[in-house]
Formats: sequence, structure tokens, C-alpha cells
Amino acid sequence: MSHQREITIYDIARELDISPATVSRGLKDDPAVKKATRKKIQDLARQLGYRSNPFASNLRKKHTHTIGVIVPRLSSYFMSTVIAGMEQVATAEGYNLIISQSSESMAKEKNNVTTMFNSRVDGLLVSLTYETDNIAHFEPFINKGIPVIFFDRILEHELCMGIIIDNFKAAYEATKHLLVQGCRRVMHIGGNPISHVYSERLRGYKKALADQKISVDQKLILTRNMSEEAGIEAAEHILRMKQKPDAVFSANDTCAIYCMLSLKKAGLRIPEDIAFAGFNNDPMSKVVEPALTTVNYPGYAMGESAATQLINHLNGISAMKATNIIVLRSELLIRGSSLKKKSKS
Amino acid sequence: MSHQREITIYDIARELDISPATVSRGLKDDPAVKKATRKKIQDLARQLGYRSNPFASNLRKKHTHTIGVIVPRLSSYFMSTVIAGMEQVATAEGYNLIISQSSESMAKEKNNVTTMFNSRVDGLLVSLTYETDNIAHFEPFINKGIPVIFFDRILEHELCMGIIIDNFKAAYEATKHLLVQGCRRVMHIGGNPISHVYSERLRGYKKALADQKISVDQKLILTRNMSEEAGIEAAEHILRMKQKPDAVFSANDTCAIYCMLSLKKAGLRIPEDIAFAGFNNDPMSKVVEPALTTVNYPGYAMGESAATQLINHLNGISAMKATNIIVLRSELLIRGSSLKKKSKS
DNA sequence: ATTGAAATTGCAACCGATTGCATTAATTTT
DNA sequence: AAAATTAATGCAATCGGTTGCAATTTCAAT
Repeated sequence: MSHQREITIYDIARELDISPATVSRGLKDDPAVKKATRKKIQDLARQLGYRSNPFASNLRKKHTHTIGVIVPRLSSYFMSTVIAGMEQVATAEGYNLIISQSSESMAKEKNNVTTMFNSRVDGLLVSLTYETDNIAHFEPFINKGIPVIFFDRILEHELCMGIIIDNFKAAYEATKHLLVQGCRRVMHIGGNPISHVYSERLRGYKKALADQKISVDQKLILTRNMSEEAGIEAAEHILRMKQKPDAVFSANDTCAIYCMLSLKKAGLRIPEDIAFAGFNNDPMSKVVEPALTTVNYPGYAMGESAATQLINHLNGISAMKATNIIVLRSELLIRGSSLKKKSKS
Repeated sequence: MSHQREITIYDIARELDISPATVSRGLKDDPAVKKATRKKIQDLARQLGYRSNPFASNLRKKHTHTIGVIVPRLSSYFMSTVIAGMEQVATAEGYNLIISQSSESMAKEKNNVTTMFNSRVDGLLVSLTYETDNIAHFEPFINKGIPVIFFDRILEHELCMGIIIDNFKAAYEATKHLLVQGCRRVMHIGGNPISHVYSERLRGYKKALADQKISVDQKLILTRNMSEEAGIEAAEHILRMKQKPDAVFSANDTCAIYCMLSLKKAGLRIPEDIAFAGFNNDPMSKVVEPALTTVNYPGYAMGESAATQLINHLNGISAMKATNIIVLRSELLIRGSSLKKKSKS
């Protein structure tokens, strides 16, 4: 009933009185094997409950059909959506995903990279921590020519592909939208600009102001860790300001929402007194009141795209140097938190 | 620069003029090897950048240090939290997680099980789809004595452990809370009772009514798929009722929230006209207004617990039959959506 | 110096599939 | 019917660690 021996190609070979080599070929439908023989092999394999031993096979073939994924944190709506997309593609292509989280610690990220290296993944899909300021720890992969693709939080490298959205453009549009609504003192709550993601959003914000001939006021730029608490704290900060902003563009939804709710509780009206725009299109953004204007971040598509690129590369379909950065389309979702006037058009 | 040959124990053996067997032992600090020799081996290994080939090793040792995870859907707050907990434990214990989603389809679930079986995972952590009404497809695992642990959405089996919260008790308490607030016509929106999760919640709801000598009114029990749309639809249903409920206990937060917002938009006051309670403690529940009373579902703890149990079992520390069902503590979080009167105490 | 036990190390057979090359069987061609 | 092709199959080495058992060393005890 339990722990019966595994069936191997040798068992099949013996039973059919042919060689293991033929069984091996027959199992994968090699046309060098006579059709009738192939059928006999496959039928018997099925009947015996044969399953190929991936270790034996990988040992010989030297690849694992496994993709490593390293992310700062698994438990966010965005990240779980990305991984859902990756899983979808990987499974369809016969790859397994092994997943680990760096918990926003570069030290842990290094560890994870080592583990992945030792598990001999065929390729790596990585979103970096905020601490990560260089990618020397990926060199074992790069030196061996094992493909590494960064997504969302990337650092540029000539030999690694990156998949991002155009954070600059998205932030530009969100900010511009607030300005078009008539706001003149738009505050930006952003993350640590060491991260490409946040520096680009900040840049987009500034450019939008510049294009409207509004000068950047450093007092209107807050750098926070983008958590719930940061949002509440930002609200307190705003309440203490003598000259308050008339809009807030936050680099994520969580921070925007908690800030907005705090201000609302303090008696400010949204969007009349302060308009809000966030970033990510988290499910929360649809249920706060007023619903939060935000940038739709295509997590699922990003996951699909990253996995597809990697697998194509592994199959030799595309070279890594050719396409270095892929930019996914994102869109501004305009909702109640920023609608001061009737939308034009 | 790229694709240099891998270092093997044979290289180390040759260099040190000892046998590969000794190298193999020395690398894992086998005390049968002289201390000095061990040191020489390990030093050279490090220097040469040796990494063990898991395929060769697994081929011999017949286990993979890999745990398979099958979930209906990756991209929910609850599930990503569970997986974060599992990853945490697994990594610490030197196990890899390979993850796949069944997309709520039993057919896909069967496929995933087969894939996992062929990848020879050492154990399986599974949350079943709503469609799954039997677990015959896990028999390959059970027959071979490979441990399978179900969590959250389980089906009982004498040889498989299950990890759940006490859905009955949690639902009982949520319902009772609504009754204590003075509600007399409490509606329940639940999922397909084929699922243990939902049937238990329904049972808890009914028991709470019974204990307060309130008879169950079938017109107050809705069975839906618990999506956003289901919530909106439930609201429309309520609005059409001549005799409306004065409270809603929904089996998840998403459905509760969309229902609540729809009713609010229609002019009903929450909680005065209708009180609400949900289930899951999704981040959304904290940001809707009024904040939603809900049952805190300990996802991270559930993930940790499931992974720990599995690994303990793999290490022979605990037997599977001994502890068959583990029940995790959950708690009712009382928030504005249900507070009709000042809380007593 | 011998002996015997304990400490080290090596031999060699696995684990199961893959694959280049050689061999044999089946077909065609002449 | 013999020769030349072509189709099928088998041989045997290989991938890199692991491990039971035998062989050798080391070292204290006599």
C-alpha cells in the first residue's frame, strides 16, 4: 500500500525485452523509434504508473526547468498579482517557480540569491529591495550567463533585462490631472529616491509642475516609507502647515488612503479642500470614500511579461541584450478623490 | 567569463589527492573524516567556488527538499499572507516552495497535483477549490506516504492533517455580536455550502440565532459567490425586500463591503438601518466607512503553522495521524459598521 | 616491538535518464 | 538474389554525489 518502489525505464525495458535507451526515446516520442514500439512503451508506462525522475534527467541535461523568484514582500496585492501572472505562464510552459522574499533587507536578498544559485534555477526574476544600491551579488548568475530579469524595482545592467512601467509618465499624468482640476499647491508624498521607482515618480511630479510653470516647493515634498503610519503622519504634518496643499499625489495608495482618511476625520473635505491621487490601484482604492484616483499598475501583465521574456530567452528565442528594458502601459484611473470639476470631454 | 565548467567533488579530490568519498563526507562535516582533512576540503571548496549538485544528491537520496503548494488563487490578501508565512518557515528550514494555483477549477487542481507528484515534492500544502468535493486525486501522494496538509479549505481525511480556524465559532460570535447590538433580522450572505468553510459559517450563524430564540428565516440566507458583484447584487436584493434585514453577516469582507457601499449609496445608514459584519480582516475592511466589523483571519500564522507541521513530519518529529486537525485562534474585530450602541465593558 | 581497538580513508556499486556511435533489421534498388 | 540504403535498436559512457563495507593508518596498551 505504501512506499512501493518507483518504476524506472529499466523496468519497462525488461518487461518489453528492449533496451532502456529505446524506452527513453520512446517515452519522448522520438521518431527514431518505430511507431508500434513507441506505443507499446507509452502504454506500459502508463499502465505501470511510470513517472520520469527529474533528477536523473536534470543531472544529465543540466537544466532544471525551475525559475527563481525573489521579491521584497509577498503579501501585497500588487506582488501577489505579479506572481499569479508568472505562475500562469510558467506552468503553461512546464516550468516551476520557486519563490522567496527578501523582506526589504539587502542581506537577506543576498542570501536568497545564493540559495537560488545553489538550487541551480534556470533563470531569475527579481524585484529589488529598497536598500539594494548595487547588484554585485547577482554576478554569479551573470558570469555564468544565467539570465536575470528585474521587474518593478530595477537597477539597470547591460546584461539584465528590466520590466517596468513608465513611472515618470504615470506620475506626470497624475500630477497634471490634479493641476488641470485647478489645484496649485500639489504635495507629493514619495518613497526613498534611492529607488528608481520613487525617483522617477518624483521626477514626473516635478516635470508636470514645471510644464504648468509652477515652481517646486520643497516644503511640499515629503519622503516617507509609504506605510499606513506614514500616511497618518503626513496628515498630521499637513494639519500643522499654515499654508496647506490643495492636493496630494502619493506614490502609493496605502499612504494616500490613510492620509486622506485622517484629514477627512479632521474635517477637511475631499476633494474640495484637498484632492488626492495615489498609485497602484490597490483594491482599497475603490472602496474608500471618495474613491481614490490612482494609477493602474498592471501587476498580472508584468508577471506574465517577465516570465515570458525569461522563458523565451531560455528557449533561445530572444537575446537579452537586444531588448533591455520593457515598459508596460499603465493608466490613470480618475475617481472621486480628485474630481473637483466636471470632467471635460 | 561565462559558462565555465562546474567544480565537482572529483576536482577537489584530485587536487587534494584524496578520494571523492572523503570529499563528500568532509563537505558535510562528517566526524568520520579527520578534522584537518575536513578543513582542507572545505577551504578548497570555498576557494574553488564549489556548489553541490542537488540533482546528483537527490537522485541518490530520493528526496527533494521541496514543498509543493497548491492554492485556488494567489492574488488575494489572505492567500499572499499565508504564503509569506510558509516561505518564512520553509526558507529557515532549508526547503524550497514551489507554488501553483488551481484557479478554483478542480480539473486544474488535478493537473497541479500531478505536476507536483512528478516533480517529487517531499510534501504538499493545499487549499482546495470550491468545486473540489473529493480528494481522490491526492491518492498518489497518500499511497506513497507523502504527507499532504490541507489548510483553510479542507476536506477531512484520516491520513491528512488539516489546519483551519474555527469557522463555526467565529461565525457564531459575529452573529451573536450583531444580535447583542439589538439586531433581530440578521441576513447571512454565504458561499457554496459544499465548502466546509461556508457550511461551518452558516452553522455558526444559525446556532447564534437559535441560542437567542430567533428562528431561521430562509429568506434571510443568500448563497452567492462572494465577489464584488455578488455584494452589489445582494444589495439590490435587499432593496427590493419589503421587510428588510437590520443586519448583514457576510462570509467575506469583499462581499460585505460592496453590499454595504451600495446600500449606503441608496440612502440607508450603516449601522443604524443595517449593521454589517464581514470575515477575513482584509485591508479594505479598515478603510471603508464605517470601518467593517470582521473576523481576523490569521493568514501568516496559518502559513507558518502548515509549513512547520509538514517539515516536522518530514523530519519524523511528529506523526500525521496523531494530530489530525489544528484549529487556529481567530478573533472578532468590532468596528463601526456594527456598533449601534456603546460597547458594554 | 606487538597487538588490538579506534580512527581514517578508499573502493565500487549505486541512483535513473540521456545520447553519440555502432550494430542489426527491414526495405529498396539494381 | 546481392548490394545499397534506410530504419530501428542497443551499447556503454556519462552526469555528480552517496554510502556500506573493506582496507589502511594511527595510536595507545601490553
